[in-house]
Amino acid sequence: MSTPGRGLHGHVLETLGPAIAAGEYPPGSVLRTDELAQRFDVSRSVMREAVRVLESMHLVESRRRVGVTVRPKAEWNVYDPQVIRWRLAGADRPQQLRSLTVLRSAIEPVAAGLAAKYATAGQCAELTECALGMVAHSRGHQLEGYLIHDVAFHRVILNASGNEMFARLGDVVAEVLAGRTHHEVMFEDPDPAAVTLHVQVAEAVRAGDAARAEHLTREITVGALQELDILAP
Amino acid sequence: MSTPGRGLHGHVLETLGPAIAAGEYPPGSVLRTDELAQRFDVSRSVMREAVRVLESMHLVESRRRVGVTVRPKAEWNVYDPQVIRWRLAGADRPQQLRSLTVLRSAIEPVAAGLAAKYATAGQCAELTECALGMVAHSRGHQLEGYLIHDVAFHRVILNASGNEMFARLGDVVAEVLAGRTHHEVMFEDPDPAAVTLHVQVAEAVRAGDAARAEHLTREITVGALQELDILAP
DNA sequence: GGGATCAAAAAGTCAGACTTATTTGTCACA
DNA sequence: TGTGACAAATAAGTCTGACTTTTTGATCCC
Repeated sequence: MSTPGRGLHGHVLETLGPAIAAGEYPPGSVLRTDELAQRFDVSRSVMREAVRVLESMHLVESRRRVGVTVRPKAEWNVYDPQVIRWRLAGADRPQQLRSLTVLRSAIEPVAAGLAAKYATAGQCAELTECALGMVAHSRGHQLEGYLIHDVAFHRVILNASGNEMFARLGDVVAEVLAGRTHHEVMFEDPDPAAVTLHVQVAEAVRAGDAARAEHLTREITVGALQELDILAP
Repeated sequence: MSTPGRGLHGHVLETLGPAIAAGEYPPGSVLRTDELAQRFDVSRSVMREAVRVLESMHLVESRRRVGVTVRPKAEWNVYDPQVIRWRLAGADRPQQLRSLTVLRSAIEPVAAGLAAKYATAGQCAELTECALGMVAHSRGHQLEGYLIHDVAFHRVILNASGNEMFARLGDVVAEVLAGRTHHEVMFEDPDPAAVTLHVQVAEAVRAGDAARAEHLTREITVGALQELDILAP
């Protein structure tokens, strides 16, 4: 799924990144490059490259005579896919999942509306295929098969929106949906109403009915919010 | 505004990054670390650090025996603030501005709805203050003063939403609004209707009327879309 | 023609010496 | 006593050169 840490530098990142993302080093903590290099048993050049990457994600700040200081979470590049993965892998998982679900609830309806305008015939066909796949796997504990088609469905919508920034959220949505199936409680078959909504969205997009596609998708995302007990007064 | 390239490594990035983001090196182009180091007159270590950062942004991919290859735009980390700045600074500016405006149209209404629920008294006061500032600078070619309050207004909304990912879009929105005032055609005073809408949003948030805040903000963003001739069949 | 083998190329890694900026502490002077 | 300048310590920043490893592509043999 994610890029396996290529090279020593990548290995260091995959250890240090999640640790910082999980809040193991409180904001303001100071690390020293030399000490880290020793701890990970790599040369300073390798460690410096890793620090540079963490710095580009705004997780840390490197200053002369001071060291490498951890930045407060509010300054992190929280849209960096790697940061998202690291946070999902650690103690910050619940909050990250909530943030992402709220983000989905904003993006996906608009994306569906745009998809209704701009989707190609091929994309409409894909969408219908995905929806049918979801229906086919919606009963009898075929959760994995259902997930695959669910992810594909939302990916097609985001891509068909024609907006490059929406399209890049495909991986994030995939991660959220996979998380819901794998980590969270998900013993029962998916909600039949949700399945129906997906079929209807596919149909609305095919028909070019932007308002209807947007509205139906909003209902889907409201369901996702309710699953996490977001909403309420 | 942005971080001025600290160190040699930062200087290299500020030259190479924009060049790649502007599409000067077509996808698949191969660069060699040693050659780049010579070109920028820095050591290989410095160049390697720069390449690592570009790689973490998914702008390039470094492979042994091959070199540093430029990735297709569809794979870039388009939410990285630095990438956004680089794209806004170059030939990709129009498309980047459109993408961001569409993104705003999805995010901000939802953020405003959440702000109506979660904004503190202080944030409501700030919001009203910003709206009044916009009114005060809405006539007589006080574009700079208007911009400052406009940016502040949208920042408060995003922060008050309580969603960390929305909050991080403050800088992006600021960049879009500033671009509209400085680069695009903006000789006349702002649309009075837009000013009124901002005041009404502030009032709706203060009153805790989420649906109204969301709807009014949607009208604002529709206006932004129309300015760029987005919409239409 | 196809598969194994070998050589070249470029990134990856390391070690060590040196430079530079920044902080902190000290000391003299007002 | 407070304040300013100056000096020392510290950790990042930079450079260089040698070496390793992976991958590719060409060659050679069957």
